Parts: sequence; C-alpha cells; structure tokens
Amino acid sequence: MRRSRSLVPTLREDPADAEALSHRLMVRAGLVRQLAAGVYVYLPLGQRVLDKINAIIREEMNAIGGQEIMMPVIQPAEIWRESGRWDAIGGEMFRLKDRNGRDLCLGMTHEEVVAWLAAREIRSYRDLPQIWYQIQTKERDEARPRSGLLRTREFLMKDSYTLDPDTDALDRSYAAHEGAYRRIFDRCGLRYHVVQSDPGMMGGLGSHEFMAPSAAGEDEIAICRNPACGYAANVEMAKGVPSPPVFPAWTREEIATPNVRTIAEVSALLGIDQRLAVKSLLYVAPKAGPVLALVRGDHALHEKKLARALGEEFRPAHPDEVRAILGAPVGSVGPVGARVLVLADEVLREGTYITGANREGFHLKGVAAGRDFECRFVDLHTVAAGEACARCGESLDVERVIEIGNIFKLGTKYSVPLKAMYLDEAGREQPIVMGSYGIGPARIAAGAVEQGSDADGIVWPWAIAPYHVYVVIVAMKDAAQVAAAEAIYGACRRHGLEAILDDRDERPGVKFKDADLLGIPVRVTVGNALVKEGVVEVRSRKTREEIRLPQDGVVDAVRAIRSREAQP
RNA sequence: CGGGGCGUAGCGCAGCCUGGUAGCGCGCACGGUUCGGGACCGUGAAGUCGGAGGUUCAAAUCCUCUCGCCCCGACCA
Repeated sequence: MRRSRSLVPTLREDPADAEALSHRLMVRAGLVRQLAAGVYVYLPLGQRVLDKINAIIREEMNAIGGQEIMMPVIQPAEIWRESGRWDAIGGEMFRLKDRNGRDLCLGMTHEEVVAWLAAREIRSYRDLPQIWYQIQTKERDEARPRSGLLRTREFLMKDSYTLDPDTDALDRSYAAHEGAYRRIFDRCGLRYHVVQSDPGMMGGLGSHEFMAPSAAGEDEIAICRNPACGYAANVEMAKGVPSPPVFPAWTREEIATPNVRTIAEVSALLGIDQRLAVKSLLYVAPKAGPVLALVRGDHALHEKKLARALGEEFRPAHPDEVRAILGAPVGSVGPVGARVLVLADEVLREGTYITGANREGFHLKGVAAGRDFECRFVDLHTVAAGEACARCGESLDVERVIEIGNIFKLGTKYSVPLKAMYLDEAGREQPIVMGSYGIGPARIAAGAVEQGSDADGIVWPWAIAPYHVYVVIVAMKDAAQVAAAEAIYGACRRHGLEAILDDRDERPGVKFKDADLLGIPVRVTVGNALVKEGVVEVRSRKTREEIRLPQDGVVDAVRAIRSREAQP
C-alpha cells in the first residue's frame, strides 16, 4: 500500500466526541469514521484489522467443525412471535413494515432463524450434531451507544449455534467452543479472563463470558487471586465473603436518631462501624408486591441478584409508597415489624445490627435477622475487592472488563416453540438442544487498542495489525532513497510481509508520527544513513529498539522481530 | 428513559454573559525558503453560526420549540 494513494486520514488532534482511548486512537489513526450515534464506517485500515480478526475466527471455527452460513439481517416477525421474543424485547429491536404492512425486524441475533432452519432440515439424530456460524452485521437500537466501537447500534458479530441431541452432547459442543474461543483470543493477542456469567432469567443451562481487562470496559468481574483456585465470575453473580465486623454485645433497644437519613449519618452519629448497620431498600415487583431488600451498611445491592432471587423485574418504591407501606420515611425503615416479603443478604445471617425502626427519627439497635424478623437469605450484595473467595478463601480482585465473547447453553428454549425436533434412535420425537456463542470482532480490535496503545498511538498485536511493515522514505527527492525503499517494499511483499510505503512528499517528522500512531509493528526508515553508510533502520513499534543494517537484510530482521513479539 | 454538557470553515476551538452582521490554530490551494520526530514566510479559497419560530431598527449572541452528538445513570435476550 502506498500512502500517497491511500485513504488513511490521520488526525493530529483528538476528535471532540471521542472519550475512550480506543475511540480516540481509532479515529485519529484513520481506521473508522462515525456516521451517526453508534454507527461507523470502516476505512481501509480498519477493514483490514477486521479482516485479520475474522480470518482467525474462521480458522478456529472451522477447526471445531463449524460450517459458515449467512443468515438475513431482515427477518419476519412470525418467528420472533413464535419464540415469544417479539413482545419480550423492547425498544432495542429495530422494527419495520414492508410495503404490504407486514411486520419485520432487523436481526439483533439469530436464534430464531437457526431454529427455523433446523426445524426444516434436521430430522434425525443422524443429522446431529451441527455447528453453524456466520459473521454478520447485527442491529440493536441501543439505549445508549458508547465508547466508540465498544457499544454500537450496528456491529459485526460472529455468532455460532450448536444443535445437539441432548445435554451431554451440548456440553461437548460448548467445551469445543470454549477451546476455540481461547485460541482465537490468544492468537489475537488479547489478555482476557473466562468468567461465569448470568444465564438470564429466561432459563438457559449455563454461560460464560470472555472478558478483556480495560478501563473502558462496561462490566466488572471478580477473580480469585489464587491462580490454583481460578474462580472468576461477572459481578452480576460473583459471590464473595466479606470480613465481619466486631459485634458489640448489644441488647435490643430503640434509639433516637433525629434528622438521620443515610448509613453514613447513622454510623457517624453513633460512632459505629458502617458494617454494623443494615441498609433497607424497598422495591415493588409486579407479582411479589413490595419487597424489602437488606444489605450490610457498607455494601451495595446488586439489582441483577435481586431480580434473580425474585424471578421477576422490579422497581424502587417511591418515597410516598415507602411511607405508606412501612409507616416511616426512607431514612428510618427497617425489617422489624414490616409486613412485606424480606430478602436479606447472606452475610446478615450472623450478628446483630442497627436498622431503621419504621418510626421517623428512630433506629433499632441489636437486631438479628431470623430472630427479630422473618426473612429469606440470598446473595444480594455486590462483591467488592478484598472479599474472600467463596471457593478457596483467598482474596478476590475486581476488574473492569470488555466483554469480547460469550458462550451460552440455550437448551430447548427456541427449538420447542419453533418445533425444531428430531427423531432419536428409538423413533421418538425430541427437541434439538441448542447453544449459542458470540464474538464481537470490533470489540477485539478496540480491546487490543485499549490494552496495547502508548502515548504515541496504537501498538497492534502482530496477528491483527493492518500491515506488518511501515517503510518511511525520509527524502522523496533523493532518488537513491526512493529506489532502496521501493526495493525493500517489494522484497517484503514477495516474502509475505504486508507493507506500507510512505511515499508522500512530507517531512520525515510527519511520517514518523503517523507510523507510531498507526501502530504497525515494524518501521523501516530509509534516509541519511543509507546515503552515508549504506544502511537502513529497522525499529520495533512495541519496544522501540532499532537496528541498522543493509537493505537486503530487512526481511530477515522483520521476521526476527516477529518471532520475538508475535503470539505463537 | 432520568441527569449533565456541546452543536460557529474539513478538524480542534474562541466569540454568546453585556445584540451592531464572524475570528484563531491546524488542514487545504498557489509561490518561495526548508528537510531525521507533526517546519517557516507570503498569498488565497472555504462558514445560510444544527434547524424552525419569536423578540428587536438589528440576533451566532436574547426567548420558545425542535434535531443531532457526547458523558453519568437506568437498560443491554
């Protein structure tokens, strides 16, 4: 690729609407341009990065027996009505009508189409198992697109689906995907964790997420510091054992706490550890009605955990509802005497605490769960760093991460309503057992930028770099430099090294800055050293180490850097 | 959907409070001098100030509505 004839619109300054590191750098390096909120154009270099990632994905998917297909972006409402998701999914689905008024939607995922296809084409256990995958554009009307390419409304996704006769076979398909995913992310040069994730309220037999640590991530995971333990889970479901406070020998009594609303104010007024207070939060659920959720004073309630415990969604009670139901304002409520369902976090099994008295301006001291009020104990609090691992007792770390992939055991959730059945060996009709598995190629790219960039720009992992070698011609009017650079450029290409030749009539500083910004792994500089000493410079973008050598040694020098720096 | 911020030349911004007919840097075009980490001098092109309505002799500036984008939160099958 010759810079002089290519669309690589690099920017000297950060774009005004980009905040996340990967967003700023990918726009500045001329990889992408934003057309609308969460809608991007991929420019030539960005397209090449996606191509590299997709090629790796295809190799690993094919290696586990995946068969590539392509399913439509536009889908009829019928199959979504049959699965129940036409109504279950809200504004996130783009919906439209054709000229005859028929309901259609833009595909945000393809379980329905897969089940539809399986229902028609799979008849016998002899047809199973199957792995179908595609790399296809997905459309989701995200409530809030954000962080550049990390959360967009239109995005490429590798989605695969497994069809198996039973759950044992599903387990094998699932394990095969986990292995393929590990190889894909290893090859792409990402750091990541595999964590347990919430299979969701709509059933499902289990799921894991692949999480790349990054400050720009939207999720948090808890991971055990003991490598031999290996416990790792999304904080949506991670369990931790917090350290207990020292419980004073309290007797139960009511104490006046005028003008006190928050846990911090209660503990300050009484001069006690926040861990001795109980936070009482009233919610309203459609079926369960009012629910009082209790967590320790220093903890945050995780709403996903509460939703899982209730088996339904809920909303916070309005302040006037709190007063009507519990007889006190928000700052003075508690479980004692409350005639509502009470869910208490597991840690509250032990000890006695301060709670609201359900009387304005008063709290109760010495309250014990189970003794002073009835409740169900469930895991409700959000894990914090430093809590003990529930499995091995070592400390947990909490890290911010980007979700780059997920694997999900669906079971028969789609095969039953869409009648995707097969006949088993005994001639009985059985539902196909499905799994679904996603990878976001753009998130891999953005994740690699987040994890690999430095103050001068991107540092691409070898395997997904848009090009391998960036050849700088220092002085375009020096025919010897041009000739040598052309020779190096040609030699690289002949030997399978993808090269950019910066043949623009620009000052060298501009070219060096651009080479760093683009993050091409190796830079070759053809300049004064050639004229004076007959050598060129070969420099690693990652380590910044530079060697000088005659031009015919460049290909070997680049290969040496690759063997040192590239993922195996 | 709740909260906050921003829309002025291709990009990044100032001007708005206190109304008087638009400016800076980069980029771009031309000429010249330069030439190893985003050069310098000169000349020039380029903006219905997001849109609509209103107030006013006069609106980028004040008022109302509206559209778009960003950030925090909710949501995220």
